[in-house]
Amino acid sequence: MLREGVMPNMFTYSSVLRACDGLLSLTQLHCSIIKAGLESDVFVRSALIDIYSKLGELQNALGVFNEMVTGDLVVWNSIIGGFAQNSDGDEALNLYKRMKRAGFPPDQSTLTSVLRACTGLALLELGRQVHVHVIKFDQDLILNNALLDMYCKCGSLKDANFVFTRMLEKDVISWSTMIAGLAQNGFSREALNLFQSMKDYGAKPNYITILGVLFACSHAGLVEDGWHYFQSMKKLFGIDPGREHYGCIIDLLGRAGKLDRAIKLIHEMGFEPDAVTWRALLGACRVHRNVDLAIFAAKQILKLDPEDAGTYILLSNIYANSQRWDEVAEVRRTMKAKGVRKEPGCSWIEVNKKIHAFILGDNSHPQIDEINSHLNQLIHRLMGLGYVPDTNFVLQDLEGEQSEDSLRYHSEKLAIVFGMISMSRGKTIRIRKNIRICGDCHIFAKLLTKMEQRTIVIRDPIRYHHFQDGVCSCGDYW
DNA sequence: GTAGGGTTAG
Repeated sequence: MLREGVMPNMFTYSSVLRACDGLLSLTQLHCSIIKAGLESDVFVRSALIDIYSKLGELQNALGVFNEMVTGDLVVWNSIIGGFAQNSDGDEALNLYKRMKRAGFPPDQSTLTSVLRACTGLALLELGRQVHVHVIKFDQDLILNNALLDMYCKCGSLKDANFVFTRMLEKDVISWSTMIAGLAQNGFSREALNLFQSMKDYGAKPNYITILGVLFACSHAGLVEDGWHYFQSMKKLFGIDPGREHYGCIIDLLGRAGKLDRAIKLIHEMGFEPDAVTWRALLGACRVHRNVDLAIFAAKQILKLDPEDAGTYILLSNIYANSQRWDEVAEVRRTMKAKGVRKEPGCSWIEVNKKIHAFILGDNSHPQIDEINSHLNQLIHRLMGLGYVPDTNFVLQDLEGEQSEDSLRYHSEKLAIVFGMISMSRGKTIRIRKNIRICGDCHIFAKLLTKMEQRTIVIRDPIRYHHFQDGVCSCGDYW
């Protein structure tokens, strides 16, 4: 077109922007757009924002957005969607507020992105408020799917079920979301029952559906069922097992203590194992106390992901426990050289529409004294009932947090106690964490739900823990 | 008559 001397217009650019596969071609196009004086066209702007976001270039996307000469609903939706999809829920929600102040009423696309932001931040109460707006757009499939996922990932399966049963139209994403949601929250049986309903209904599972099914089997210790689905997924559903399916099966075998079979499978799977594969094996080592294999798995992880602070700490704890001080020093040197530092544990809890953050070692919460004194009383009472702080960290990634005294102030304990002080007994205490829950906080939460007749839900970066009446939905494996 | 935004795993 350019060679033949035909001038592109806004129609051309908004179409061709979608085809950008790298920053270089996008930058060139963006320059031509500016030269042609077309950068203020709303179609071109939304296309630019969208493609910058899809390439992960949020600052560039925001740059285009902030040249607020012209704008419409789609331009707002592009930038909000961009942040929501790049796991920056906070910024997505800020922009959503700005959009409302600017007088644009949200539509289905806006609400879908806002729900995704709530999902990432585990903001159940805000998600519920968005749900009220969703009702205005009756039966939008994508929006309902986002709503479903929000409730699952915020740990409210009751609400998720409510939405799911009322959806007139369900696609493979609706079914997959619900199956994975049940499984992740520890309701494996229900997940597998739903998978059966899906097949009865005549819906065709895809790659992701099967992942949810295998995840459910592994978490419920259903080794035979899981192995069966894995073996026959190609024949039954026409889906070749991918690396992630192997990851679930390694988790399944490892959980059942079949570490030899898990290793054999890693060698046979026909994919290069990635960090996720080795982490599955490492998780099994932790539960089944296999130190030598854990060292091996940790080293493999660090080869593939040299920035993984948690794994360095775990490795160093293992060496320290066997008095291998040279190796402890070596791990520490490597971390220092690479500038790797473990981020401090942080827990968030939403109370009365406000989000409270608790960070290990940070005493800035206005009610911190009340929380600490309440926590000490609770620990004292729990010890009377047989609670012993779990200070065995050999196969965990705790750093400088190992003494009984500092365990006491782990962020999730503070958040739990704050929830108990500020919410009535019938309300579920819901917490999101940035790092995995430690063994001691896990026992603490279990015993507390028994002693105090409370329900606690903690979402860590990978798993969900529903504590009730002294037991956890994860079955003590995480 | 031609064009832009949203959902599932990891």
